[in-house]
Amino acid sequence: MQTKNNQGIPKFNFFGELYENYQSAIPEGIEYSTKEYNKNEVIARQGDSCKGLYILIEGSVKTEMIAENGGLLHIETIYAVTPLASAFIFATINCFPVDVTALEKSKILFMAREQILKMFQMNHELLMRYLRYNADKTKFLSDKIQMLSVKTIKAKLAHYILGLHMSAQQKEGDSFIVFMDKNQTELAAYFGVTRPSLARALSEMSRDGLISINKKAVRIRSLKGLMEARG
Amino acid sequence: MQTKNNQGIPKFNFFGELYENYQSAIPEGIEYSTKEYNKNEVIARQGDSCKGLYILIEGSVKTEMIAENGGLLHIETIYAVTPLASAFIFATINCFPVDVTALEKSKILFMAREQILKMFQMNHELLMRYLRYNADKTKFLSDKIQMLSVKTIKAKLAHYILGLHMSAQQKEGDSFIVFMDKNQTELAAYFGVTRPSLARALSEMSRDGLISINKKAVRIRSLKGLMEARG
DNA sequence: GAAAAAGTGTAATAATTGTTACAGAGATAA
DNA sequence: TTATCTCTGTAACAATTATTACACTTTTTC
Repeated sequence: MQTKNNQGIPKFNFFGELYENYQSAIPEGIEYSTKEYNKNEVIARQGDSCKGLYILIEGSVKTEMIAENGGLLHIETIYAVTPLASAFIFATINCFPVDVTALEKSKILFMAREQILKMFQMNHELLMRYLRYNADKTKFLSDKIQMLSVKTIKAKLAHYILGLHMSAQQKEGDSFIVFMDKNQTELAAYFGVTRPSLARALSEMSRDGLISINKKAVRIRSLKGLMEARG
Repeated sequence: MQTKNNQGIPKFNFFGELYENYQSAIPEGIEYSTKEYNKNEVIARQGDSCKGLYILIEGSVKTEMIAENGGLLHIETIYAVTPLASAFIFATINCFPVDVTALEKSKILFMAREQILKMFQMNHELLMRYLRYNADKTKFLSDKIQMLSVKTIKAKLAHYILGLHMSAQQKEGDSFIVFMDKNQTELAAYFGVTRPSLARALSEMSRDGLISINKKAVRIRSLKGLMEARG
């Protein structure tokens, strides 16, 4: 998530807008603080109340929480620059769901909830961006749940392929071609299944005349069959 | 979700605050419109752009989308009063994910995105409530993903029981007792598994000395074993 | 181009879960 | 209390997926 500018200096991504640094991203009159943590130092403990926005601006941390990128339960590494637990700032029960520990010398920016609200009042563009940022994340989580809720691998594949078919397809003869945006290994991880199981499901759907596969190109041989395979 | 007041007239739940009706909930100077739909009339089609807030204020609708209550993929019925697709108003790609159809004579309140922003500027308390509402929903979805991401039923159970153990437990002799907040049928639905499979997992964990079960009371016989069973 | 790394196809076996069915326990209502 | 309904425990069998292993292809790197 670390974006670099021409000079190789990390830019600061503040809810979708890039700035040279965090100082220039934050409007005049808004109070915030930064704090440095050494390696293995605990930044937040599970259950600690989360009274504002925490942004990791330097270094990397280890965490078990749902990451900003929608990553799952297992222990996870988050690199600068990324907000931590931004979803929980305004929640009714706003505490860190797990421990957060510095993996190296790291720097955290903190802004209290009242200051965030003040900032939103001063800068409506920023409020818009925050709303969009959170909305996009909710959508990401919803999509993930849809995917995880579908039981069988073939049904997941049918959903996924039909989803691609909706957004963009290419006619060839009497059938359609769609292009997968992930390779099999990535797709297996996205589905939460093992790679061999995914490969087997693909080859069986191919054998059963639903699709044909050529690298990342999938030819839909039976739209009807795919729709039935959704479950 | 239909809340009634003393007179039995539905109250209007506007992002967590109750009002006698929708008119009194919306500040002066904010434009909105309402529209009635007859039974089986299509309210929104999959892919329709979602340019604002839609609130179902009377009647019921059928939908396949991720419902506001976090419900899953399958076709779903939503009753008044509930916002529709409120997560998507401010998303980058803001269109209805599926079809929405009236199940009976229903009434929808519509407010354009600009009016919502104007309303947030006029009433910061309302903005706070909206932020909290969305944050809570994100947390709900995150929790759901955690649950769905855990692979085996026993691991789900271990997570669930240890979660209960964290929030409230009761010492009895040399072991702990926690109380499940759902019965087996509900728990099976929450986990997305079948009820007999859940019962089998419970009885095997009981047989293996991890827990003992007496109705909704679970005695933790091996905290270590449970932690290992999390996966 | 050669070597290394990453990705793919496939198979046998084990583990897990779903399906279906039935009996009994417990709660609820008439 | 009796009838009814919901919840629970259990079992046999089917279906699905994980695990592990290996050969092969494609891409990347030097």
